[in-house]
Amino acid sequence: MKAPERIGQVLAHFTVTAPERATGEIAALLGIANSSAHELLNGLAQTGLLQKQAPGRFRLGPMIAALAQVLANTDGLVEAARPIVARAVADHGETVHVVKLAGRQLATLSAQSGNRPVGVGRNVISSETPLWAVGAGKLLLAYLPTAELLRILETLELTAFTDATMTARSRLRDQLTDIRQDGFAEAVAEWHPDLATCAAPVRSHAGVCVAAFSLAVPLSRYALQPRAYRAIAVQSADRISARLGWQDAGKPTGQLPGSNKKPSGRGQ
Amino acid sequence: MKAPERIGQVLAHFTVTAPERATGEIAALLGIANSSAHELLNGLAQTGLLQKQAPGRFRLGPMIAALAQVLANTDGLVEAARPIVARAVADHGETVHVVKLAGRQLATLSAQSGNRPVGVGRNVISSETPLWAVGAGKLLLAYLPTAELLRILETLELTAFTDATMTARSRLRDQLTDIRQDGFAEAVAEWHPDLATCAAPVRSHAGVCVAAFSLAVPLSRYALQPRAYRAIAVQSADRISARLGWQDAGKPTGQLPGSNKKPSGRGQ
DNA sequence: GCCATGGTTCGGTATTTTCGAATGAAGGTC
DNA sequence: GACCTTCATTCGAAAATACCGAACCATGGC
Repeated sequence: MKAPERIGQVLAHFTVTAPERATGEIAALLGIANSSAHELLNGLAQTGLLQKQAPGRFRLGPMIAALAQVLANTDGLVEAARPIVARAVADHGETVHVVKLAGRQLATLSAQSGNRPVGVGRNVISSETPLWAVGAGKLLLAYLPTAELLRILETLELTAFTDATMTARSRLRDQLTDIRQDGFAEAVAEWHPDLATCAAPVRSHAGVCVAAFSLAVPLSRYALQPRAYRAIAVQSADRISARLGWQDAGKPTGQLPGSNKKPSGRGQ
Repeated sequence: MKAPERIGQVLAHFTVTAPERATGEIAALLGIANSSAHELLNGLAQTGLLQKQAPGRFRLGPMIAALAQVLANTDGLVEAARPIVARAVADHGETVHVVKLAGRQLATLSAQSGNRPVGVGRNVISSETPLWAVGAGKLLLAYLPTAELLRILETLELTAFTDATMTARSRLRDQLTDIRQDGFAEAVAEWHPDLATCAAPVRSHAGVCVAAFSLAVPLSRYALQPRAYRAIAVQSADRISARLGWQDAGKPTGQLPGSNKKPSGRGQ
């Protein structure tokens, strides 16, 4: 296996639920020898990508934070998303994420918890989140190039988490097609029974989907007005897209007088 | 050269001033063949540590952001620093950083620009900042284990940036000793002629210095009341240390009645 | 239409990684 | 307090890889 891929695998195993890992643990997770893991981890600790807490115990290191600062200051998407995310949380109080796809995992670019007493934690959407069980995951899959989508779809083990979880590969494919046409995805109680998530595509200046704007809402509130949350997601995503230089071909934001075209012009 | 080190080198070359790099550029910077750089960069892009903008053009990738989220949620230091940084900026309006040492470079864990019309940009302190020319760098060096400090000192090329820059190795060593005893470092016009920086140590529950709290102030303001800025830095750093569980041996925060010990108990 | 620049591909060589076993340290149990 | 277990670390041989240079190809400029 190639070095960058191996290192990516190692880093990906440091998560919110398991922020500290031991040498043997990583060795077992990657299926390599203890001694190999030892060399890898200590090497990464020396560069600062990890830091050694104690002999054999590692956490993500300071270089991650430093690189993230660079990314936040230079990535147009992160920069464009920040104020829109803040505004959405302020206006509606629900938990908001802007996520991309990194390989076959979700990667959070920006996240903010809602301010309601009962709300969704910021960590529901993370690299451990199953793609097929949340709106953002399905949306990002839907906008993938077909060849890549098929490759990923084949390798996903469609585990069920609730009764509503999508486990049939063919049905999921059909749903992804719809999602791409609608420019909107939702997952109601497909991961956790009391959680609803929905997402809309963020588009670059060239019109390709580069990220998803995601809303995570307790089912009790989502069920009351699903259309409203849909509107919020689509509108916020569009606002970020606009900041990236995207010009909607169909209908910019509000209802254009005289334009009675259906909003189908959203697809790429 | 070992793989993690090589990858660290590659990532370190993505900075705020050069966020996008080309294959040949990286090859030249690392002194390796174009084809080697090609394989490295594309490998990193596949894992998500980098992303490919166009053939041969790379930027930091979504996985960096995802890992940073994990770090922010799980690293006690980052979490403890956040509110103190925000408070310091709100109270005094100057630019604040919390930084660590990653190898021989500074790594920003948390940063916030001041809100004054004339102030210091957030990017003065970055991985490109020379350690010996800013307070935070000198402070972190001062608290290093002696053996490691000597190794690093030897390899630093003490370039001069202003008249005040410390270029004599022996004088720098002496100053580092003082810094460690004082628990405070400053660098006045040693990096940029109109910039003053100062820093104080953040200590873990075990009392070891794990980061620096840094203030970056325009020289015009710093010169008016250097003692005040020193107090702010030390106090803020101590507040973060307290949140990490550190108990000051000497005098906790204010003046303890009956305790007329000099505050020399601050050292490790 | 030609040329130049720079990314990408490809095979041979050498360095690195990798593994298993042995060593050493730390923590728990009796 | 001594034993045992667990797990990181060290070490040397086998295998896999990163690395290089040369050829190829796409792009943009002249």
